[in-house]
Amino acid sequence: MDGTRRATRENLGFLLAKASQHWNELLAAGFARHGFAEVRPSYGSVLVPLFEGDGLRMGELAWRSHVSKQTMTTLVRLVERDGLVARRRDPDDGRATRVHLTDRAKAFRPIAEKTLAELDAAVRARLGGSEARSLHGALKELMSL
Amino acid sequence: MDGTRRATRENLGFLLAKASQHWNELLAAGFARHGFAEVRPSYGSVLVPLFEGDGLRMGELAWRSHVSKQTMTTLVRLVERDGLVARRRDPDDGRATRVHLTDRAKAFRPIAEKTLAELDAAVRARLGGSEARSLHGALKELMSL
DNA sequence: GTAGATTAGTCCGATATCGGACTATTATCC
DNA sequence: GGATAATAGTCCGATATCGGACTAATCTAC
Repeated sequence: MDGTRRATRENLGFLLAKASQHWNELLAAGFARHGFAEVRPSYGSVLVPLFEGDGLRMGELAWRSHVSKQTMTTLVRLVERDGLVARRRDPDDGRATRVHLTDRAKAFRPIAEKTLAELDAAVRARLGGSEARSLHGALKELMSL
Repeated sequence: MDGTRRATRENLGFLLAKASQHWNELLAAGFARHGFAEVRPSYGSVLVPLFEGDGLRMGELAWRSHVSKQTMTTLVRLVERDGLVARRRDPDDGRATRVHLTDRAKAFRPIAEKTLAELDAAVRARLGGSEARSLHGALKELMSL
């Protein structure tokens, strides 16, 4: 029967994975087009919280972006390698590290917002505002399964 | 403004990534509950095509599952390690490798279908059939951006 | 004020995925 | 039938992510 085949071959899991991949490719291409080819989509987990408050700690960044501390360690290393942040030891707590934006990252901020807005506009152009909102809602519902 | 904040912090990309992650966790938990804890969600890329035609080649598997040949090489190694497939050299083409299901994999097939059906049912119970179909459609639309 | 608990961050190893470069084999074409 | 092209698969290194175990520093309670 077709039902079973569709359940395995056009699986919701498959669609979610591919859509996520595709989104990230579009985002990276957008950043590159605007002169920030070194910025990977995942860097958002570091940069976005810092745009709202520079100098946060590793653990705080991980918590705000809903990733593990291990992931944040790896990620900050890459973002630092690419010159967008710098780490400094916290003077008040010898265990902690504070992460600071560089000028390059500050220059990137409007580009990030613009690229995101462009992508959102493209999605709305394709799906329509109502279906786009309903997609949003459906994804959040899935998370509570 | 709130619009910008939502665009960056409750990003569609973020939701897609997290929903995909969550789906895979649910799937792995389901397999484990039914006695196949060793089966990872990604193994579907190997097993599903083989359920429809055992003994396919690496490249054919990669093509059918829309992953790269490199990914398939890695994946088949893991699936073989876990005892679900065996590789044999193709007698008609010395470059090619054919992948065959083991008895354990054949025993897993109905479990896979059952678990997938359970998950689909849970999604429909949460979203309703119409919103579930529209989610499906919206994700496919995204892929053509 | 020191012993024990907690916290911050990293190291290690695993899964999952890709692009580029490579090797081995087969096919093609004069 | 031998040079060249194409194909099958793997190796290497990269990104992205996690859990468990570890180290170093701080806090807590006596």
